[in-house]
Amino acid sequence: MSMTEMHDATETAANERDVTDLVLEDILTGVLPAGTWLKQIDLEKRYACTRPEVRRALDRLSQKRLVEHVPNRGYHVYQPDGRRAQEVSDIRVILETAVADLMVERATPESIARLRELASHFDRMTMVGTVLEHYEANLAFHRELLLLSGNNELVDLVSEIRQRTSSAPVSQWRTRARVERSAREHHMMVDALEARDVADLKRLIEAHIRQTGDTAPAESAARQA
Amino acid sequence: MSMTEMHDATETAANERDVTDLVLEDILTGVLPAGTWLKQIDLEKRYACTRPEVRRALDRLSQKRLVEHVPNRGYHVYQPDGRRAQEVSDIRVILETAVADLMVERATPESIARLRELASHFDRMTMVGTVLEHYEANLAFHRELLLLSGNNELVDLVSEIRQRTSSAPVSQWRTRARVERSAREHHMMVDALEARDVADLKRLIEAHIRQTGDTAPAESAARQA
DNA sequence: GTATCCTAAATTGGCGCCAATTTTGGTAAC
DNA sequence: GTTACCAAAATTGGCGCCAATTTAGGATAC
Repeated sequence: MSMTEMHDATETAANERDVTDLVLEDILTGVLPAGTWLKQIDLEKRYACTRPEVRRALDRLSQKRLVEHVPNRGYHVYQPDGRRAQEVSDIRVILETAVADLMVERATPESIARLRELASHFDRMTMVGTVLEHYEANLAFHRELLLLSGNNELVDLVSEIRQRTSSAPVSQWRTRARVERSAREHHMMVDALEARDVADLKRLIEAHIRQTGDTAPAESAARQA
Repeated sequence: MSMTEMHDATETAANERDVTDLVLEDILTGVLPAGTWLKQIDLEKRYACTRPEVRRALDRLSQKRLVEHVPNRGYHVYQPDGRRAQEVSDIRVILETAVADLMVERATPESIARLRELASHFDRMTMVGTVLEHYEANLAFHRELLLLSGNNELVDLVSEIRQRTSSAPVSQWRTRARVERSAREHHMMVDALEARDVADLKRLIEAHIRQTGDTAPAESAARQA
């Protein structure tokens, strides 16, 4: 394969969103809320596809435990499970803080600039983007950050498990303040990276994942009042 | 549902090994080696099932990246990838050592006794078991240990990712000595747990996952000679 | 109003079939 | 021996169909 061919192949793959992706998107954006009965014949119409395609998509999503399959009764979107969400957050904290030293060690001026750009892109999507664009801007930032770990399996794994629970856009950001804090935290992470401050990066990553408010004392005081 | 009905339903689910499990078992035990072309019509015969069942199994396994799907050419078992294996091991070390303190904290005499029993069961399977039984005895030990973390998502996740690479039985234990060391390490982990020695447990878990030999100085010296 | 029953409609599950594509093996040419 | 070609055989992919199961709505009884 020449570079041109690689480029074309990449574009083809990137442009092909199959039914699984489409259903997933609608679940994550709240169009298909928790509990929704995903009738196969409805999905055929909705996504203008065939029954086998619908079935494959649903089976895949059920394997990821985003939807539940009940024999002879079909599939429905799983209800949020607070315990699972907590456990997934815990896992993410473990994984993402564990590689903070690698990220700092491997950061280059180019990667830092790239992350700054992605953090700014998130800011912009906060203002003018759709729910999905906003969500994807967040994913893009975090993926780029995690790629600095050099562990591709870990990058993919985190990407996978984030989809399992309340990190999805419909539930992740409940307030405007929370969104804004997330945006600030992105920039602060890049600052920590640039300063090669591993401890600060770890602290920021954990706070970010847990969405705790201990990074802004003034806001913390306001909440207690 | 009454208790009787629940009991029956549980039994039914436990006894049902679908084609996905059967294919997976044959891949992990080396019956279907890396590179094997998994022809749908062959699998139908091999597992006495229908084409749609085969297809579902293959799609699931391809989603797990155990088999690769090439359009119009079918599915084949992935070749081992040393880099992926290393990355998965790194992830496992991160996760499993991170919860060592929780395991120690939550260990009860009953759970320790249970782990001892499972470690002994592994010993026995080393002597008299099939490759699969041996493999499953190992999984059972590690699952029980990880359950002490209290994080079910983590238990399931580790179980999942272990299937992705060379932790599978055909490649995990290359020598008799390695197997025996693994067996000893199981018991030593239980010892550390009982002694509530978090540092020791972490060290053992890491050595065990990486299959390094630094737990037995005499053997280490012999290898350097 | 609630509970029960029944039936038609809706939906799921899975099979058979066959067109499209690839592989295999034989033959011919060099 | 290698390469190219071709046809038959093998395999994949996906569609239509319909039996099995569930749901929804109406009627009846209390």
